Amino acid sequence: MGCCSPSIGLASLFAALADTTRLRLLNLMVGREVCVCYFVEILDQSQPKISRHLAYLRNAGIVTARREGKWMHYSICSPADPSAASVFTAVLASLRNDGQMQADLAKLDRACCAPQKRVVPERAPRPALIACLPESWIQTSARAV
Amino acid sequence: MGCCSPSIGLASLFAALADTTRLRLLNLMVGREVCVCYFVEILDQSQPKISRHLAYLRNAGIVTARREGKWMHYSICSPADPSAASVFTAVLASLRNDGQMQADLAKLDRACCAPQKRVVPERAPRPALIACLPESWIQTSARAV
DNA sequence: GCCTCACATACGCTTAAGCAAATATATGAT
DNA sequence: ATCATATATTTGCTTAAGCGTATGTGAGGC
Repeated sequence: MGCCSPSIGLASLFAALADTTRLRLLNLMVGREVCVCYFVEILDQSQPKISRHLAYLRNAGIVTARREGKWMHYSICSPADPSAASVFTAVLASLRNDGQMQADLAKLDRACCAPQKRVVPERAPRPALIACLPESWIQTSARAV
Repeated sequence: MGCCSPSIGLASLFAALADTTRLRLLNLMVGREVCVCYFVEILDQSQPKISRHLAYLRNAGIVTARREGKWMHYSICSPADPSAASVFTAVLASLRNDGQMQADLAKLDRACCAPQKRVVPERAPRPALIACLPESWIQTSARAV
């Protein structure tokens, strides 16, 4: 451990978590990669607002972004600080206790797992699970709608 | 107030935790009640600053204060929201991983557990261990007593 | 090339946090 | 009542967060 004490890592982690919008975004990303357009639809908030909060999370080092054509996919990455990482895991697990969070997840499943709509608007590939599989998600997410 | 969703409870908990000074205060209170004068001495920061941060923690509902004569003793009380409470417990446990936090605890033990000083300046009673918290905390923090 | 879609960032604003310094309050002693 | 101690709060300031609106950027289609 070098320059920064873990307490600083923890404090800045908590700053990143101290916002309901960001908690909802994180909750949606638990175990999978999610495209920005789904965040906007599910949280029903302006795209710049969603984007700003995602940027905050990215700067805090707890999410990463991956570009795929026009779309950006966000996913969770644990913070570098091990103390922060363990707390972070506990937080993500406890988010599910909230009704709002459960509703958001249900909406996401409906949006991305519903039987294919007949009129297919151009839409980002469905969120891919990122459980333990190495890179099978590339195939899943590369399948256009 | 109406029943707030746990996500709100969590977000405001994290706001309360998003400051290194407050984390240090909480760390010192794990398993025991601590007088303000010890906080000022150990953190070596101004009394108004300490007092303001304690007020913040009190308003956030994670510490309580007890008056004893001229002195005020602060101690941890878990937040009402059960999700917040479980996360809070995890946070308090992980604080000990930090060297600064360990040093603070060592200072507190030295300040309040040292053999009585010959000249006894008027000083608040020594921090008392608290029984209403999970025993694991008390055991770990009380070992040096 | 131009145009559109998906997303990011800049601007202007309001609100709140954090600090130091000064002042107020409460208790106990004389 | 006066004073000293211990703690809390106010004041004035600086900085940063969060929002909506507007604009910039990167990728794909024509």
